[in-house]
Amino acid sequence: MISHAEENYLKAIFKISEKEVKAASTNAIASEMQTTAASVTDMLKRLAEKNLIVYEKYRGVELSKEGNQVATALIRKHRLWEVFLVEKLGFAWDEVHDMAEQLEHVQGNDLVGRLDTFLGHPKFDPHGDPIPDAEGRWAFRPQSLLSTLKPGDRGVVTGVEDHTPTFLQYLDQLGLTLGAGLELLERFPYDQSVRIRTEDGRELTLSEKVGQNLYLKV
Amino acid sequence: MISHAEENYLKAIFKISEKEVKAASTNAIASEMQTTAASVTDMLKRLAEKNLIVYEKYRGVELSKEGNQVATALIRKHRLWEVFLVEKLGFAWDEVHDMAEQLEHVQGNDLVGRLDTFLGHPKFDPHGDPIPDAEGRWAFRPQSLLSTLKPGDRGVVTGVEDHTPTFLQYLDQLGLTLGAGLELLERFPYDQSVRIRTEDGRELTLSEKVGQNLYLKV
DNA sequence: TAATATTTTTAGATTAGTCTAAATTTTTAA
DNA sequence: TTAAAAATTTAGACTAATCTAAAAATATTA
Repeated sequence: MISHAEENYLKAIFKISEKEVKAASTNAIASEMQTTAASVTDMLKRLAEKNLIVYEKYRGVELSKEGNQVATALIRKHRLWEVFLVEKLGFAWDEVHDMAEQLEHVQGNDLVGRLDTFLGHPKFDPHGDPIPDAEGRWAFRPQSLLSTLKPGDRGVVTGVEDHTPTFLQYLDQLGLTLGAGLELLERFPYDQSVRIRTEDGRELTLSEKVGQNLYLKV
Repeated sequence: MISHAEENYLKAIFKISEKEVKAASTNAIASEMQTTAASVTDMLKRLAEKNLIVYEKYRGVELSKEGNQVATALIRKHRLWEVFLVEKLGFAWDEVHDMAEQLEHVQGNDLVGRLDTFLGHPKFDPHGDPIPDAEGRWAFRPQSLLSTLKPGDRGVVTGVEDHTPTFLQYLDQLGLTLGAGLELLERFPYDQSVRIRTEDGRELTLSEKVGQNLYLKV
């Protein structure tokens, strides 16, 4: 039996391992989980005991094969529930994270499978993040950060790096939601801000920070 | 903040209070919650501390106004999620209880309201139990146990008293699901079993036990 | 109404998950 | 390459929720 707390740690380790090449450190996990290093060490012992992670004192951790499966299944559930909340219940993309965080822990015989079918087997969640299939396979979609585009490049918004409500609401305000098209007009070397034209003809200036958190298919 | 465990106790007390006139006893709660009397006493102290129940040592408990609201909201959520699981995800009525038991604890700004709207404001759940509205008002539907019908009476199945999967699956097998019509042909005084005719013309013999667990609108 | 049975509460322990503070190990850099 | 800094672990404690066994209160009945 894997507790909710244990599941959340596995997901945190998965997230860190996605970005870092090396094993996930105690501090990185503590920061991701908003807790203390001491609590993390305690939990790592439990997870290692259950063979969900490979843990060597002072050396950080990696997910075991089984731990990886648990984390992947959780992310699958989380993202499917997000699709449900947005597509079926009409929530905005900045409102669904906390609810999905709870819904992902609900257990039931084939609940995920039926939810997936009900939603039409979506491949991406409302933020553009890929949803692994029942076998844990990830869909791939080539995309680039806005900050890597050159003047003249056109693209369609496909995802975000920053998932905070503030950023998502700002994008809503700018009309830069998933599927929105744009053309990069000019990049200002002084602060790396960019000028873009939206598909409905508006011209906008976006900061470097926005550029580093918005993904596009070019 | 009310914990999941506390919520479950409030629901248990609500259930008992529905049937009993007197205050809910420690033992009755222990039995409903599948735990020990000692654990119940501990929890009753916590709930009384939070003013969710009115508790006098050795005298049993009743829900306070606030406790009643919490319990009613929980039952509303539980039953709405059951409708979702059956109507939208295609689960059978005997499969949804445990999942709804988890889903009812999910918190979210207007999650219940949106779910209710999405489902079309259902008044009854898949077992025929009423779903309180957002203000905690209960729909009333006049119904009688099969065991109270007389020969010649006709009725439509509207609910069950026993919610166990075995009983629900047995009813499926007999074709006596919600909405099924029947006529009581004869009652055998020896064991209070009854002979009925279904709307599609089949004749069935049902035990006293079935009679005491099946509700009909006559 | 007094003895017995039943119910309820208390006492003391346990577990998961968390914390702070202290000790230890690893890393960094003078 | 050793001293200081940073990261990690250990030690000890806390809380919520649970348990068993014993004590106390209430209910039953002879």
